[in-house]
Amino acid sequence: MEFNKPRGTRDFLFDEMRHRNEVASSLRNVFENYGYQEIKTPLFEELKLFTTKSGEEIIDQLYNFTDKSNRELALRPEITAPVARLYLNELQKSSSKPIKLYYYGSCFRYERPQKGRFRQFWQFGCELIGAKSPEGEAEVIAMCNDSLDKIGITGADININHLGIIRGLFKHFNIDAATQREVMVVIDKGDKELLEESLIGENPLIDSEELNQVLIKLIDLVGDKSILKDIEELIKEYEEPKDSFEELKQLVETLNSFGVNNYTINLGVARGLDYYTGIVFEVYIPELGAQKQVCGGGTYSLIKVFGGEEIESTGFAFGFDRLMNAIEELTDQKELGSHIDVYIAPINEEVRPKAFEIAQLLRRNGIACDVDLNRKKFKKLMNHANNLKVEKVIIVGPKDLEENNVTLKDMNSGEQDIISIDSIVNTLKEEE
RNA sequence: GCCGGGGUAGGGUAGGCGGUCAUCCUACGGGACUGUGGAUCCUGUGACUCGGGUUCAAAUCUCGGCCCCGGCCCCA
Repeated sequence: MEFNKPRGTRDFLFDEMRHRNEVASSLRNVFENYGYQEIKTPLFEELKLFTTKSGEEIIDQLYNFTDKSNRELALRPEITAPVARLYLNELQKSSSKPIKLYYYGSCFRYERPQKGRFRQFWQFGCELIGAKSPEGEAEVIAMCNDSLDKIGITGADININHLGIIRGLFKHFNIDAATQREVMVVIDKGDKELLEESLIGENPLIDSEELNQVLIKLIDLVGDKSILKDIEELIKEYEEPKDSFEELKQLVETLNSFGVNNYTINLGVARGLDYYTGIVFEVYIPELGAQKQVCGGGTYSLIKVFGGEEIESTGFAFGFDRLMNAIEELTDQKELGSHIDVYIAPINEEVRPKAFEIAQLLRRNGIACDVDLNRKKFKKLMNHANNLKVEKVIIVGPKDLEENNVTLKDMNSGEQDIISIDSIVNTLKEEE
């Protein structure tokens, strides 16, 4: 009988896990450097947590099930909603604001797998709860930027938008909610021709010629902070978008103070969801093709959606697997050395107990080592050590042992020294 | 959900107009070689994705499932 892993899942072997752990650890360093603390939430939650956030339709893309007590549950498809729940359950009344937390864990979506998209995938993200925009937003974006830097990704595009600007325009022109959503969906696709077709083609979604023209010009404005004045010019006639525009302007100024300059202002970033209230941002890595988005986030009022007190939250999440793809695509992977420092090879049966003693001596002193567990012939042990790419081998043989010595062999140069057992630890540590 | 390309030992492959024992490389085990690895030689284990159909005969042709790869839709 043969077993296969479920569709859309992966096994990770030694080297890949080492790479992934290395990247995760870099991200942890950056996040903790910004004062964030790690949390963990359950892999499954009540189904309604996710349907409340995103609507009943997402059940199609959830792994949901009924447990033996008839509870409606679902594997988490993302971690923002669980974090909001955790905040309401545990932190709302007890923690002084702002709260900075981060998470790293896997999520599950029932979707068609393809490049950079799996049914089990990992998200590494953060939430800043209860900080005043735009400084909170600026710091979050700065941390995102530093994270990419730290893991060696250059050339990523950070795209920033403030949804309030377009929403303000909608309000000014009295556009109903359904139409707004339709237009946002088209905007989110980032297809300029499609947008023009939808707005000024045969059957315009919006019946205001004036708004259509403004929208098309706005979406076309993509660039650095110099485009702010063009945006201002376009919307100067209207009262409703002004506050949001001011916030965007302040964000840009604050980003400057945080030392972040390599971003793009792009009013085409929509992120669809109704609960986003302020800025939104996405990070793209063009080399990744169809699944180029590696990060998404923004400011939202999800907690209010869940029945908590109104509070400003800003967060983002990296698609961890896509980051790994990007690293593979954009950087030279450095060769991984052996996973152990030393291999201990006993020459015959009699000295094997001594080899175990030496192994434990090294391990207790923080030196990672392996020792023969298979009673193999000495020659095979050397072969094995070579396959492990280990740099040093300690040869334990009766002749040396008479003087309480062992032979330390350097596998790269082939040189070997006879050293006393008492000096092994120090000798190995010096050579680190 | 839709479109295209695929699936042969652990990994990588040849074969593919149906017809000897299914090829080679690598990895793995043992040996040549009883205190010294990477080389060489010998040797062993190990595969046609699954199911139905056509046929005297299917890895090969055909239909369907499963899975993988790329794209569309979607993407909280």
